[in-house]
Amino acid sequence: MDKDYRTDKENKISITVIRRLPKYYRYLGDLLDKGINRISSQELSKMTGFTASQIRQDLNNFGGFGQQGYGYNVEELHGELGKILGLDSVYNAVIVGAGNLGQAIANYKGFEDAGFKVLSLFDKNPKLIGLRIRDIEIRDVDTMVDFIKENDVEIGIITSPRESAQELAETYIEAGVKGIWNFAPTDLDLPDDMIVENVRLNESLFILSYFLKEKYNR
Amino acid sequence: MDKDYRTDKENKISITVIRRLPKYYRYLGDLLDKGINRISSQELSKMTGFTASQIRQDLNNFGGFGQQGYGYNVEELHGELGKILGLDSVYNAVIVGAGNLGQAIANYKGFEDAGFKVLSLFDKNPKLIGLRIRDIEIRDVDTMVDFIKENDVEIGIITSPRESAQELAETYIEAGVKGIWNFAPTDLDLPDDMIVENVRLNESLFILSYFLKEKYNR
DNA sequence: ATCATGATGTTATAATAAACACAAAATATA
DNA sequence: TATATTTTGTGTTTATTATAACATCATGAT
Ligand SMILES: NC(=O)c1ccc[n+]([C@@H]2O[C@H](COP(=O)([O-])OP(=O)(O)OC[C@H]3O[C@@H](n4cnc5c(N)ncnc54)[C@H](O)[C@@H]3O)[C@@H](O)[C@H]2O)c1
Ligand SMILES: NC(=O)c1ccc[n+]([C@@H]2O[C@H](COP(=O)([O-])OP(=O)(O)OC[C@H]3O[C@@H](n4cnc5c(N)ncnc54)[C@H](O)[C@@H]3O)[C@@H](O)[C@H]2O)c1
Repeated sequence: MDKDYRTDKENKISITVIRRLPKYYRYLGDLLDKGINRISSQELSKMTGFTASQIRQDLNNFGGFGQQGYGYNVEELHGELGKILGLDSVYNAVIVGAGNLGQAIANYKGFEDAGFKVLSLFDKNPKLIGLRIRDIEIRDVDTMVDFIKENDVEIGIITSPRESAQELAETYIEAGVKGIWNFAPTDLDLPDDMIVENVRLNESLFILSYFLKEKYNR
Repeated sequence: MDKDYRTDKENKISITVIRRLPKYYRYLGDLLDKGINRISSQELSKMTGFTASQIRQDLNNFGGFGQQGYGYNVEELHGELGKILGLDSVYNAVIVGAGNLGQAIANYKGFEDAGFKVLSLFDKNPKLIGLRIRDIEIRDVDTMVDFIKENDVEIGIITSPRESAQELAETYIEAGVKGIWNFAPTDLDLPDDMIVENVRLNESLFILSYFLKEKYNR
């Protein structure tokens, strides 16, 4: 019997593949900017450092975007990857914790350009409430659930201290957020099907430190 | 013949293992705070989500820290992991690009607590030069090389726009920095033996977006 | 002191991911 | 139009990573 039946699980594309996609997307964007509209896996390999074979295999998880003897059309592939990454639609987001990092993210125009619109910041510090970062208002965290429900907010960003992160994540879920982008250095304990992406700045710095120690401090 | 001869390369611990170490370290720190001083790989497994087998295997890359029939001494293991990660010594760092992210990092006390001391920020914008974030001064980027040489700066942090990141990385190397922590969304083209750790905020958000699309937007 | 238990360190096995290799198909060329 | 060249898509092989198994030994109860 042929393997014509696949469960969802078997079908799932591995996270290692998915984490390479944004890099492909970035390089294709660069090529697009340069007006280059044809690229081979071999050339992409030189640019990205991945093997040509791996690039082809990765892309073929999502469909045959290339043409034998020709390569890939940059604009088309860029567009397809954008769709795969969900960058073809606009997401509403909010940030809880309007401190250093929360304000930095709110101030960053790059996310808006990519379709992620920060509608509001939330904080519990009365001194911050009412202030604006660009045109984004900082509101009382007590009004957050209502705001999320009223404004179709899909992404909740956590830039609060570690101690309040779990509670705020649960608040996000209660409010109906679909995904959480967490900057607090803790593992959120949430339903398995909840989409959470963690940013681990401390761990990243520790990795750098590990290699410094390994190289210089033996 | 026994495999008693190993090249450096064979000896090297894989990056997948290394990236788990900070998480172990964090959980052990939490246990320490709670006054728990004994832990088994099984209990660590429950906490971290990694299998007990993997935890034991990971740790044994660096030495036999546990005791059969007992488990691991939390304080000892935490200390050992700290040493492995280079957190037992203090590193001097500087930041180039005193914008949103650069200032946020400079303001963050957590890094100092972990032994990473930000000595200065650098920028090319005259309006920023002379300002202070906490007690950290923003200086003219033209004075950066001298400052690094005079102050034993080992870590260079890049929070400048993408366009200037490559040039600034080269400046860091010229000045003698040992490792670069890069927040600009580009791949730095540097000597192979240079230690670089990238923080890819855009890519992280795109991954979140991917899973949102996969789950809701089929 | 003895012995059952618990938990490590380490080897063996399984699963996953990456690299290789090449037929097939399209392109470019003459 | 015929043909040499290019380059994909994909089956196969190899390498890497994770899990399971287990022999060994310290612990703690009796
Ligand atoms: N800034 C960095 O460079 C950095 C680096 C690594 C990790 N982090 C992590 O990112 C998170 C944010 O860091 P930061 O430097 O922006 O901190 P910050 O202290 O500047 O900001 C935290 C904000 O959260 C608010 N807050 C606290 N509890 C709240 C609650 N229950 N509801 C709503 N708001 C609340 C505070 O009022 C404050 O404004 C922290 O978890 C920190 O550990 C930051
Ligand atoms: N802020 C975010 O949330 C965020 C998210 C994703 C990526 N990033 C990346 O992080 C980097 C910093 O982002 P940001 O929001 O802090 O930007 P920003 O514009 O607030 O700050 C950049 C700073 O770099 C300075 N600068 C520019 N060229 C310089 C040079 N040659 N020498 C010295 N200083 C120079 C500018 O004067 C400015 O102060 C960017 O590469 C950005 O793409 C930021």
